[in-house]
Amino acid sequence: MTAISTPKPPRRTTGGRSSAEARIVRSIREAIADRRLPPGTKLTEESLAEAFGVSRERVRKVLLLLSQRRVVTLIPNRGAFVAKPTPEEAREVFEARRVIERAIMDRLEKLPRPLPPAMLERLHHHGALEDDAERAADRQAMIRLSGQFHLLLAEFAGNATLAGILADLIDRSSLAIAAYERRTAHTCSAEDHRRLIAALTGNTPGEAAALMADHLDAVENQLDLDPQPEAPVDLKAIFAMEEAG
Amino acid sequence: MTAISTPKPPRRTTGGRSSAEARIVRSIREAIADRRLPPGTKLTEESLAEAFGVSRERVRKVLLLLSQRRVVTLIPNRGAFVAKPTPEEAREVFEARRVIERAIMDRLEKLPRPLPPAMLERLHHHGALEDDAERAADRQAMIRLSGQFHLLLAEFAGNATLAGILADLIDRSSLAIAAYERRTAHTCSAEDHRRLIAALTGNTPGEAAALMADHLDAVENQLDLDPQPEAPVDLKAIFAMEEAG
DNA sequence: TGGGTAAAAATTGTGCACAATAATCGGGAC
DNA sequence: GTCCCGATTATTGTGCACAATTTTTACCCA
Repeated sequence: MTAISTPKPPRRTTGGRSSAEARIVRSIREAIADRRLPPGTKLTEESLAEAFGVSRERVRKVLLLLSQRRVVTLIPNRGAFVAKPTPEEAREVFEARRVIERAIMDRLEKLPRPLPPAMLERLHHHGALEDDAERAADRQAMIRLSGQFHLLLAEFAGNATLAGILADLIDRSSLAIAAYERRTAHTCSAEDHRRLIAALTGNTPGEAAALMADHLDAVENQLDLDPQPEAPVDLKAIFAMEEAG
Repeated sequence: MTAISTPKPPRRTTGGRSSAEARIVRSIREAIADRRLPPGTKLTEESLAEAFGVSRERVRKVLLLLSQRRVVTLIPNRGAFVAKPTPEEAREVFEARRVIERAIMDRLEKLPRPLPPAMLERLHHHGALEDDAERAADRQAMIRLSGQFHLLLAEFAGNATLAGILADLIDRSSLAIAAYERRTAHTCSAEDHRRLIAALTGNTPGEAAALMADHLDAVENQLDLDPQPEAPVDLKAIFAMEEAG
């Protein structure tokens, strides 16, 4: 008899994952968030295995996990690549973020004032870190801190499920930004975050939520999500004038 | 040199997954959604491998994927179990659904009226199916159709990312319902869905969104999410009166 | 020189065997 | 009879070898 049975319910231990894979997943996610791994980068199993000092099987598992988060694209028999969201997907991701972060801000604004000291302390500490990074013009740190700021707010909102969903969306935002960021100078989000912190610590209903909406719009508007050329360009046409000239 | 390089960008083919695993994942998800697999059920690799006629490796991969969707719990060296959300997680899932489906309803209400015929047709067709299932008292079909209804609306809203997130949340809702549903008779959601369809096809701003909010509240309120006993009961105390009697 | 084909190399995919761990069974002591 | 402990069985985890596929290289011919 091979039927699926239920001999005993699982004891609810830590839902934790073994540390080895988790470490690698985190490491790659951070590298992607920091844009050290740009979209389209080939992730060869063997290379990763050596880089992390683990077996190839381990790496395969990690890549499968990352592909579920849409942060890595798995192409059968071709391998794993850092995902490059389409413009449409990028728009969807930002819309999803607006939806979820709007809800997070609503929850935060409903918290009794003043906010708990621990929360205030962490907010201001984070603000200080962002200021430091801005002064030092440490672009990498600023990117990393920017993502962490949004996750911090999600954590304060007290819904781990929403926070988890947002974490994935933030990673994908990073990829979208890396793929479609305009070359032009872009307003740094540190200022937006400062205003958000001020609005949250104060008590002006609706302001924080509005600021967050504007902030996300601003980030998305810094991208060039117009229909890419993508289609093979007609080289002949492009160089025709040179020949003719 | 083992550095990670980018020899060629991946040609954007179908992001599709091989069919074998996808089929099994779908099959198990459906079984869970239909409550044929109740929370806590042990999913032995060997049994599943035989059931689906594939190798155990294939099954392991599938279980890993399902665990990422929080629909299966993987306990190291103990195996895979159909997930049983905690009451807190259940609440979080429903809150996340409220957030996302609220956004979906907002989008749907912004669509120009009348709605496209194809959309209307599918809505009414689905309504008919739910009616049939209700008349036939086919509980399994009703459960399945109920989930599909919400996914249908998500699809109409035109954001595949949000729809994908919602799909996962619906699966987890199913698990929450299976785990915490009250024994008492519960109002069937078919009526709620009928009203939703009516509100969507009509043009009464805000009504559909409000109905959806009420609907999700109603479903969650049918659950008993109070602090479970869970802690080992004191059997001695429980049976003391019998002994004394 | 350029294109096309075939061999070679590199990379991914998969089954298998065995190790590691946990669950079960059975026996002995009290 | 029951509790505890060791042996047996069952189940999961992992490395390895090889198959399948793709990519690169080499070569020939027009």
